[in-house]
Amino acid sequence: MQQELSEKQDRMLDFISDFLDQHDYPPSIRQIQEGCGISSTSVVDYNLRILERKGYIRRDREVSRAIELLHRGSPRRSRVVAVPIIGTIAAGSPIPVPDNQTWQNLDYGDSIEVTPEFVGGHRDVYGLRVKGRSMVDALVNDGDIVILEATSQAKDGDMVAAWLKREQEATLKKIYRNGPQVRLQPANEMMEPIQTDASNVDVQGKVIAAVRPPS
Amino acid sequence: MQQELSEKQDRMLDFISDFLDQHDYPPSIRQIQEGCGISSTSVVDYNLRILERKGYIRRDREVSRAIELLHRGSPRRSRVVAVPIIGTIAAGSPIPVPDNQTWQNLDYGDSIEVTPEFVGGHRDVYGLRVKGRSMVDALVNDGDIVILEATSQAKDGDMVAAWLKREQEATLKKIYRNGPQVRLQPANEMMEPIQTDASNVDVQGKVIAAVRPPS
DNA sequence: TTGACAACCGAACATATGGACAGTACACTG
DNA sequence: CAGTGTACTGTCCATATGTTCGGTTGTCAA
Repeated sequence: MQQELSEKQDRMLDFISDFLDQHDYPPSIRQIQEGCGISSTSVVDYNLRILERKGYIRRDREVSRAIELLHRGSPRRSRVVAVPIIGTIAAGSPIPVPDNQTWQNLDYGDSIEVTPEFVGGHRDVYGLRVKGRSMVDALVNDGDIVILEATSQAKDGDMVAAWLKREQEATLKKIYRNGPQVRLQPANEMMEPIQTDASNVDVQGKVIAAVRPPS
Repeated sequence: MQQELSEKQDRMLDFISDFLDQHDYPPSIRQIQEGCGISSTSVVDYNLRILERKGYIRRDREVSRAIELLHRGSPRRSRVVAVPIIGTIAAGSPIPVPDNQTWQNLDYGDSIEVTPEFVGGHRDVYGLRVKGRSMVDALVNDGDIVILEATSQAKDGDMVAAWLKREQEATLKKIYRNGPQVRLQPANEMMEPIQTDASNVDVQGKVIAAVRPPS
């Protein structure tokens, strides 16, 4: 199959793509006609058939505006979830904890969009900016964003964001329970694990992903 | 504004949302009618007006299927980029390197969708599954996915995927250059840094993000 | 030159689709 | 009880929109 597209077909594809960005529904044939400076709807239909044959779009016949953009290179549209970035995690300051209030306002704040695969089925997912390098290592560094699932249920070995009440300290560590004791194991094994009692530890969330914003 | 929605309105919102997932265009009024078991199109119109008044949707009058879903909690639609997962990174096996061939076939393989913020302006972004735990630590563990930008240009301190030719070893480390020498610094400082000459190191990519698929 | 063919034009056609209208049912109020 | 408002029903209509069809233009090869 020749991948070649005429200039007109390319323009149509671009127009549909742009239209889909601006509205949330596909354009009608006549809108494509106008938008691409084409003289007749039948020409639009003609080229749309070609685009369909070549696998660039899918059309539901008999249905208005039923043009679906297929691969189009690699970017395409699908559902995304806006994960609110509700604050900063730093060694000296408490970890912001999301509450009902937070989920209300998430439209206005900072957020990072991820695909549903990231959050799985989980509800309460939020992001934190990492401040300073005292706390974590490897992929998590100053300026990175970690994505957490808000839960106090963590399995042994999970990486969690924990707040140490007595020490007034936030940290990202792997958690292991020893009866009434909790061991917080740094990924960086040069640092000593923290042994403390369960009542001193508030697990604020489980780490799902870490993102280094492109520089 | 009262946020209350009748059961029917809630069902309609759900239906529109689901429809938008399955197709790439909004449903017609009659499809909403059928899908929600409503007896008349005018009832759909009636409730659609209410939903519009309450700010849940936007409609372009006189235009077919011109229903736009507004906030709807947090999920909404936007552009995503499919990052192909082109293989596995493990201590003993070479790091798969993307070539032109790879970018061609990326539709068929495994992929993970991320938002454009992830990849920045960069072109050659790909994912690798992490196999084994010998290589990396902290957020990167067996089963995780790292997202890389394909480049051999790395700044000091960048975390890179490197292939050590002599050792036949793949590794994720921070890179520092010392004239002709290269130091590969594990995030896990208990492990010794690797000192080797630049000619022995193939930098395959720079780490942008790490994802722990939800369990 | 002729025929085949892709691309295009303009108009007419068929129907998919949104919206209006005249009623009905029911709950609530004075 | 009359009066009011919300939610709904079924039907009809105007138009938004996809599709078809006869004809034109330009290119290329036999």
